[in-house]
Amino acid sequence: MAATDSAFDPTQIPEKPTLDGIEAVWAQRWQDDGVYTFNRSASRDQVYSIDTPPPTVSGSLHMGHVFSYTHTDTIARYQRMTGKSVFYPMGWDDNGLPTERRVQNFFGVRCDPNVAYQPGFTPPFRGDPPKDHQPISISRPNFIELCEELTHEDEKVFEDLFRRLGLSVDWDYLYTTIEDRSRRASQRAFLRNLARGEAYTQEAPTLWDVDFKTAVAQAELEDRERPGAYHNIAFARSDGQGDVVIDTTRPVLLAACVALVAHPDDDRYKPLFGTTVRTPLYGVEVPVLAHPLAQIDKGTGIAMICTFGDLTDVIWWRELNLPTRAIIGRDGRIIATPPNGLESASGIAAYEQIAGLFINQAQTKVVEMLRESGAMLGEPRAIMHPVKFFEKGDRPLEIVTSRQWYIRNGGRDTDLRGALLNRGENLVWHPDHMRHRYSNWVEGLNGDWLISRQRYFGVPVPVWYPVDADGETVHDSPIVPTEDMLPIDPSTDVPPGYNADQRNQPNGFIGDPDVMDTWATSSLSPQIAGKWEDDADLFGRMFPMDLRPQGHDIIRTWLFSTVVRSNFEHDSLPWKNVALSGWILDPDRKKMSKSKGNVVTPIDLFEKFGSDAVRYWAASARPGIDTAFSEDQMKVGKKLATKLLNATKFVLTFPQPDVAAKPTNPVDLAMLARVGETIREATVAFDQYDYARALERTEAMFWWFCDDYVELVKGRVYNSQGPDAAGSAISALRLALSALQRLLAPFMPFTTETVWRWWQSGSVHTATWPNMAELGSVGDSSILDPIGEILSQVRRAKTDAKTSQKTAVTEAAVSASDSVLAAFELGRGDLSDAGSVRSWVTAPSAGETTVSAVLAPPEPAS
RNA sequence: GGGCGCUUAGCUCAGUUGGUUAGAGCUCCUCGCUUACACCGAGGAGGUCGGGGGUUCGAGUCCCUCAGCGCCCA
Repeated sequence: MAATDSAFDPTQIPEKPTLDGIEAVWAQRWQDDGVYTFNRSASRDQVYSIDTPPPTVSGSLHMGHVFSYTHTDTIARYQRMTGKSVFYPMGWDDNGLPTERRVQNFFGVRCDPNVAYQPGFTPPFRGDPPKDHQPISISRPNFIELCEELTHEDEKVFEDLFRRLGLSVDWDYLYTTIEDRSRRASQRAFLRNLARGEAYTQEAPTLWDVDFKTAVAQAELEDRERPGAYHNIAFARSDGQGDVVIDTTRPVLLAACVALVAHPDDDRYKPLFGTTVRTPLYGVEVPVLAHPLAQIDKGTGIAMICTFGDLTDVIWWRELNLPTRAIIGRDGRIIATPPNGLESASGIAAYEQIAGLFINQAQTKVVEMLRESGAMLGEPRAIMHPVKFFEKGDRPLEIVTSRQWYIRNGGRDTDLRGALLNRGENLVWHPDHMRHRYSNWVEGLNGDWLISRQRYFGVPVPVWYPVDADGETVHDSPIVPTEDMLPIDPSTDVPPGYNADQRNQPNGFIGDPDVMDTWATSSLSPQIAGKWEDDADLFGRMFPMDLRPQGHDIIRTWLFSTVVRSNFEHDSLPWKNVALSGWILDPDRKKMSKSKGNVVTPIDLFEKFGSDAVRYWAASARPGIDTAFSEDQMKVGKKLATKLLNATKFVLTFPQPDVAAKPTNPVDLAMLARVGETIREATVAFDQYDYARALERTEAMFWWFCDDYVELVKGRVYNSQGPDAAGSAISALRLALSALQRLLAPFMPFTTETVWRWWQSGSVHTATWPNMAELGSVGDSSILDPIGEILSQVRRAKTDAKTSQKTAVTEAAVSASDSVLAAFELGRGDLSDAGSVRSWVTAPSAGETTVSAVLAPPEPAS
């Protein structure tokens, strides 16, 4: 064993057992002994594999992590004890925006794919660049190197915390999402999608974040209620027969108007269909059209179609074959030059008023001009309405036209959608009702998965494009690397058949500037963790995986995208089971959040209560249920751990009398029957992924064992009824204790390991999960309740008399049914000991069991 | 607007196919230092199971409906 803990001898039962400091001791010992090492010679049916969620390393670990990772760990430990070789890797997600920001701020650098790679680059700062520092542009490979340097420190902290929590991870299979192997897997999967036609590039209107200056995917959207206002705006009919009044919340887009639209059944506007009107201010002639998506009861019932105000505009634009008049640029400003079709001198003059302004400045200006022109009727009417935001963004999304990469996900293809829905049906969901979230999402998809991002840090889209003789990029025929070249960075690597000096030259090549969405990489976590093509033998032993544990908030992203990738690449589900964990709530039932300053750090709680107590709190929560943070529950957990320590110490005080000694006393056999029942219940619960139920059943059994059974037989093990009677109890106690320690091992790995090593060899965590057969033949547990009831009544008599429980009873009269009296006779000796009863009188009775006890006078104080 | 979940003791929650007087822990009260444990033990108090209706010999459990809370999606 490690030399670090000479004061700690696990084979000796201390005089005063303690839980202090056991986490560090056992974490080290487990690592040294390889207790959680995955046995990669095991065949697939002997393996239990877990697709662990890789936490984002740019943040810090909080109680939500402790909560959900504990749930998974209890399952992993159970499976290991049933004899499975458990593949339980850990990953760090250092891909994506949060890491990008941290690297920028820490080193004072900025990623720029146009910059050449600099070997041995030294960043200007390592922490706290001055406020006025202008970031230095560096290449993407350099940026990735800095990322790996920065996250390494955080990863150590994360690993220490997870070890201290007692996660039975095999750390030899650690991965990060930005490392070479992950980038290789991500690019390989993409190229295969491309080769099979599952990935494609397209120029199309796309939701765009003007701050991040990137396209975002449907899965990253959220609606937020925002104040807005309806404006009534009059369009003059081209035939001079008056005005058409529309309602809009975005008059700023008037210059982008390409048509008006009303519902085909709307009698008010039927006569106008096919005619034209002129936009106010700009004087552009636009048609009045019919489309069923126009809402009769919204505003005036007729709307302007702009390119593009919202997703409905995109549908109208596509289905009605309308021209494009984009006015919003990727920087969130009005484009400098007026759109096509805006040609009149007065229109151009009006446009110049807003060109270059930010959107909300332009909106103010347009409203002002409309007022002056008289085209705006009445005052704006304030409303609250849902507006689409990037989930990490601060300003409403705009829609701009850009070239992007997509992976098919059923959003535009009924057959594929059906296949993916079917995959969801075939997954086993824990809890089951979470499956609806999946089908809801897939059924609501309205487009393919946009995977390209106009960011600089991440896994690059691994393609180049030819540049033709005129210097134009040929997007239709991307140049792809061979798989043995991966990972590549098209901003620094040169495609096959070209020279470096042909970059960005006519008849040369150009690298795709974009990176892939972080989900495009994390959707491959089973392939990355299992080393896929890099170690096909390993991959074959763990895929498809047994379990994906994750939060229910990322069903639409991580879960769904993983199913999509696996469906294409392996024509299978990526896992058999998915377990969704709930949220941690404040004691006042609000979701815990940093901003409210109510986050408790895990390490403080580990120190205060011990890791096992914190795990107990986590494991007490039903799968998938949002749970209040509760230090009270941790106190209970600590109490349980302490009890296990002391109960074990007590039982081991009495050596096994004889190797062949077996329980013979009916009370002992009845207790073992209960233990057997608990083993059965806990096993069934674990097989159903209900760790909380397994804990609850085990815990109830353990407290009954301590408070009732041990108290009942304590006199007998002290030899009050002779060595044979004592031997029965002692062997029963040891059988039960062995089973109970193992039943608790998934929940309290540190405490159970401590007490197990006092008397057993090897780790409890590689011991065999208890089974009924090991208990031998057991008795009839129905005698226990009557015996317990009689003891309880004796105790109550003493409590009522406000006297010590050790007060002797000179005579106890039991009046009960024949069956209760029969049970009483079996437990009579033990009851005499436990209740200090000197003599018993029994009387058959048809009614309830009653015991009347005559107490001896209290002993005079000596 | 559609979907899903929740509502049981002061608090946090169990209650699996409908089956006697609805359970646990915490909290509270009373008592007890009894040689495994005072980081303990014994005992007690506390509930019209969200409202209403129905099925049934029997409903916390099944059905309908209403209300409140929460989440997902549009």
